[in-house]
Amino acid sequence: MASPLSAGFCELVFQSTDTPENVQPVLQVLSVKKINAPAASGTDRYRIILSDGEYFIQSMLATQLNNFVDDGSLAKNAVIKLTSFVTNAVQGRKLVIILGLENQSWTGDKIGNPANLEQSAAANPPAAAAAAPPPPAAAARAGAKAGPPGRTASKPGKDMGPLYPIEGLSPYQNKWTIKARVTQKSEIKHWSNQRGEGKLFSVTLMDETGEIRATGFNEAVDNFYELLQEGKVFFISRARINIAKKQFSNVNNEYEIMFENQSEIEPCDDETVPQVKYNFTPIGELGNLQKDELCDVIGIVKEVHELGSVTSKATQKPFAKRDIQLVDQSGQAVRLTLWGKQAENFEHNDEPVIAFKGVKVGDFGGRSLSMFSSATMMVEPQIGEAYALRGWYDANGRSTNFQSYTNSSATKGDSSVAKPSELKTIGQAKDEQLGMGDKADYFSTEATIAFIKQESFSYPACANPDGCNKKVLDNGDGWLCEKCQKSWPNPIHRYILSLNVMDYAGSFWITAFNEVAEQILGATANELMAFKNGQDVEFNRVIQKATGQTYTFQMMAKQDQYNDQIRVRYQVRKAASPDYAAESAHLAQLINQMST
DNA sequence: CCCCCCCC
Repeated sequence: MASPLSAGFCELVFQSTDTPENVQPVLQVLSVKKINAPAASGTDRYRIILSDGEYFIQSMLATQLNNFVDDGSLAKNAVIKLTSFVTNAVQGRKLVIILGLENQSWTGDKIGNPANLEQSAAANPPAAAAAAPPPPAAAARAGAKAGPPGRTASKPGKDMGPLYPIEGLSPYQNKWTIKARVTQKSEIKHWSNQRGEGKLFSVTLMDETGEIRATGFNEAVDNFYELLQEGKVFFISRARINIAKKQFSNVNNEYEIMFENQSEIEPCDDETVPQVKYNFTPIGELGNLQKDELCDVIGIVKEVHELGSVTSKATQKPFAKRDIQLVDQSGQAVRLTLWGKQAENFEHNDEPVIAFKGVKVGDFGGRSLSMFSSATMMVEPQIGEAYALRGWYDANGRSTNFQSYTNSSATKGDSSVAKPSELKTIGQAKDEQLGMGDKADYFSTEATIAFIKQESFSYPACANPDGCNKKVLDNGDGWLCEKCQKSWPNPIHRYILSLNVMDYAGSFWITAFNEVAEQILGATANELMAFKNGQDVEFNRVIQKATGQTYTFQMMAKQDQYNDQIRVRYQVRKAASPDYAAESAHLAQLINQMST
């Protein structure tokens, strides 16, 4: 049987400096391997070995095509047609980056006995320079329709090196050009610290293969800040590529670009470079996201609040701040906070549609949103979601009574119960070092009481009915409160209860103060104190009844110093019965997401 | 070489 594969394709790739054009080769998958370094977003990346029946060659799957792996159509022995791809050279090795493919419904085994082209080439180097056009035979066999390769980006008289896909950039290459759209541009930021001072800006660049952040310092600000316009496409070359510090950005790339004095940036008229892609979360579904997660949101700006200012607790610096309210078809409203210049310059009081990319989810008052430095906003974007939203708002939306996250607790049940998606295991709380920072961290965990400390579970507090609650001392003449300067015949005991709680994988000690401890034990500290002093049976009954109970705990983690040791203290702020129905629904939803 | 993303 004749091979269905495009014999000669691997040789064609190997011998061409640029991506062969007008070729849609049919190739067989020899292996699919998940790479150890996933993209910054956590997206998996796959390396795929492709065979043309004679040779095989390495390829990478553009992450937006991962669904072909997930649904099983890109598996060992599958035969695919590459409908779109680019090639590049990494340290002399050729790599195909797959941008589009069609499965060819092949059900057979491995075709032919393909050899490693790199090894063959090393043993038998081609006589012609790599820049030579491919042999006609190879091109023809690979299915080339017409035309020379030739995709070197150049302007008159200046060679800028081969055109690279963003996904193919790495610190090991220095001669490259990308053609990319600026999807985000920061303000110019000035800094000053012990290492010096200066100014900088950054942009997010995007092409059909991926995105990358680029930063320019000092002179590069003067040279390029005005030139690089948000939304425009540019040729960019002769810049440095560094390892990205991913903790500071949500841009999906291992690397980032640093503009230098000799960097070349040229505007480009080609509008085929893709626009920003959004993955909108409806406002009504923000509750399904974790606090601090980044998301895309589109909404009608229903309210614009006054410009305000806050002083950062961390830096003591003032920040301009403005809240706006967004609504959408879900009937839900959410507050979004703008900062700095974006807050000062926001003047859209005519209920526009705005699309936000990369805004941070907060949990203040249920759910809130905050602009992140790398977040972008597009007023009246020319996209389907915006037209739909506008149509709905003009027809019905304007007269809708929107549910607000901030006062949703009265209508949406007990807000003290954490949403299933927000729960952390005890192990996660420790792994994430919650409470180890300067500020307290808040989280919710579902855990079972394993042990209740029975010594010193309470302290004698001031009996003043105004709720002084300060510790009092028995001076033989009554219990003296130093704050109230009053003596009481008896104190009121208040709990400081230590509980050891555990979930399936871990445990920790937590502290419950009076109200929560009363709820957990079903007795006041005064009652328990009385039991302890007389009827041990009752005391044990209270303790045993509470032990083994499972709660959703709202926790605060905060570090303090104790005997010169820094330690994290976990305090229970609220305890509630777990909402097993909601948790099951959440799990079912996660399962559905996996299988679609 | 920044890297803070804040407040209530």
